[in-house]
Amino acid sequence: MIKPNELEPLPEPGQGKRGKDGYLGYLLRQAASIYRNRVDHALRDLSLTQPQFSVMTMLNAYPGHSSADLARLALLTPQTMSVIVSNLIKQQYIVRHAHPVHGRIQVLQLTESGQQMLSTAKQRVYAIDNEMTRSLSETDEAIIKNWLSQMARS
Amino acid sequence: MIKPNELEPLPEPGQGKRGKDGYLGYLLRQAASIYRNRVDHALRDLSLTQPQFSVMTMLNAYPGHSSADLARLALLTPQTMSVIVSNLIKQQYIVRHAHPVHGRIQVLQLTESGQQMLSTAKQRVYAIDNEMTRSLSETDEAIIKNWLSQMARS
DNA sequence: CTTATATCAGGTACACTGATATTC
DNA sequence: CGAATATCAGTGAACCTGATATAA
Repeated sequence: MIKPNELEPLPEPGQGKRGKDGYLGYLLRQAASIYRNRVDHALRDLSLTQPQFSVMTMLNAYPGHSSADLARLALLTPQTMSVIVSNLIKQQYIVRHAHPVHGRIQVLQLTESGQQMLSTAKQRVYAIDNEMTRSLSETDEAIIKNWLSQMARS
Repeated sequence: MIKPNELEPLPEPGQGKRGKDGYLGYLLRQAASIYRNRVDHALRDLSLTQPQFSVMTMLNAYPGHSSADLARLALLTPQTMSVIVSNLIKQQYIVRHAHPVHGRIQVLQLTESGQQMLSTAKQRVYAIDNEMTRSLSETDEAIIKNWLSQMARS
């Protein structure tokens, strides 16, 4: 029986030290997975998943965009985004409207209850975020943010 | 129609500046999602998923452990890990053996072809990792690694 | 005709809960 | 008995590919 702490950061014992490469991706995956676990857990009783929260956040920041727009933003296929959007519509957190000019595009918007839900969810998620940065100095945080957003842009 | 670069890091325009909190988690999610996308794409023609790769990596570093052990390590339920393990057994990348002492535990091990597959997959994943760190100085990389592993430990 | 949007159909891996049998 | 392991069953969100209809 293994307790998690017994073998954490997984330095790959039998393979010789690998100082730089490979290691950072593993850590990123691990950290993101733990972050995701916490977010999922914090949103569970709201019946909100992390991708749903993410879509609502995007829609709040950039209202009036379509499912295809969101798919591009999140680097997902239109079909996948369509499922997430459908689930949000089912929960009545967002609504579809016909595009004023373009006859085919369905423009999305947060509903009243969607905004309330997002606000509640944000409080919990931001609490987790704050916990994450608590031990960081200003400069270190800037370095990390810089690196992460550089990755996100590429 | 939106091109991704038009509205990237998502500074949440209508809400006032939020300098520290909330932002880092969003970036972490975004970066991890992009990293995951790349890894998935790199492994797709190997018919290997990222969780499967992760489990094989764990098993390679710490051979002879059980599905329950891996579940604890990856912070997943035993049932979830059981599914991932089953899929790997179906592909004949790992095998089950009875525990020498404990009659109930099924000890897991990479097969020959599992090791070959892992080796191939690692090359691709590590190439992505190297790409990620290319722009970083030694000290910045250390800061980031430090932060990530601190998160993974907590 | 080509491109973009939306959506239907089908499939799979992954994640959960709940229940059960077995073993220590 | 309780605790840990494994596994059955069912559910659901999320991802994919492929095909189709419609609008610019």
